[in-house]
Amino acid sequence: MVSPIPASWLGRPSPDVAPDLIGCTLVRQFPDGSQYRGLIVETEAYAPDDPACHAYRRRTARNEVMFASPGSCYVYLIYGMYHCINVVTDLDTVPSAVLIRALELDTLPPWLDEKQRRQPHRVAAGPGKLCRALKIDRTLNGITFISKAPLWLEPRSPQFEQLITTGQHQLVQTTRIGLTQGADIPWRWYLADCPAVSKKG
DNA sequence: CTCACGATTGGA
DNA sequence: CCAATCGTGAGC
Repeated sequence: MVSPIPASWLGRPSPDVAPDLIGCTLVRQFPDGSQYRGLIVETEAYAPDDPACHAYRRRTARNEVMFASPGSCYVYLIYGMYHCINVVTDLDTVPSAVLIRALELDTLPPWLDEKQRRQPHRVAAGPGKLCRALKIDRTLNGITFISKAPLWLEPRSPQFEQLITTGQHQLVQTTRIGLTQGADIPWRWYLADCPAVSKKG
C-alpha cells in the first residue's frame, strides 16, 4: 500500500522538487473507481522572480492557486484548447509550481482512439496530451494532490531509485520549452532514453 | 473595455 | 511553416 507524497516533501523550491518528481507516479481516479497511472518522465519548474512564471507580475484570478499550499493542483487552459497541470510547491504564499510535461502510462484509457493506440508511448508525451489522455481540465484546478481521488502522487519505487543510483537511468537538465521569457533558465528535467518524453534537447 | 497572445499540438 | 481557439491580463 503506497501512501501519497506528503505536502512537506513538496514544500520546497520548485527547482528542487522538479527533478525529484521524475520517476514518481501521477494517479488519476474517476468516480467509478477506475484508475490510470503515469510515470512522470519530464517536468519543468516555475518560481517567483522567474519571468516565465504566471505569477511573475502580480497575483490574479488565474494564478491564485500558485500561491496556495504545497500539494495544490494548478490547471490552466493554453492556446484555447489544451490544459496543463502543475504541482504547487514551496511554502504557502510563495508562487511556485512544477509543470508535468510527460508521462509513461501503465494502461491506456478506453476513450483513446485507434490512432493514439498505435503509439502508446506518445499518448501522454506533452503537457497538453497528458491532460487530454487523463481527462484533466480546470474543474480540477485548486484541488489537492495530498489526499487521494481524483488525483494524487506516489513516490519513486525502490527499483526506480536503484536505477537512478546506479546510473542506469539518467536525469537530463536543460532549458524549458516554448517560452518567450526566461528561456535561458535550465529548469527542465527529463528521463534520458525515454520514448514518452515530449522533445529532445 | 479591447485585443494581442500563450508553459501546445497536429497537419500542410 | 502555420492554423486552431479562447481565457487572460496589460494597456488604453
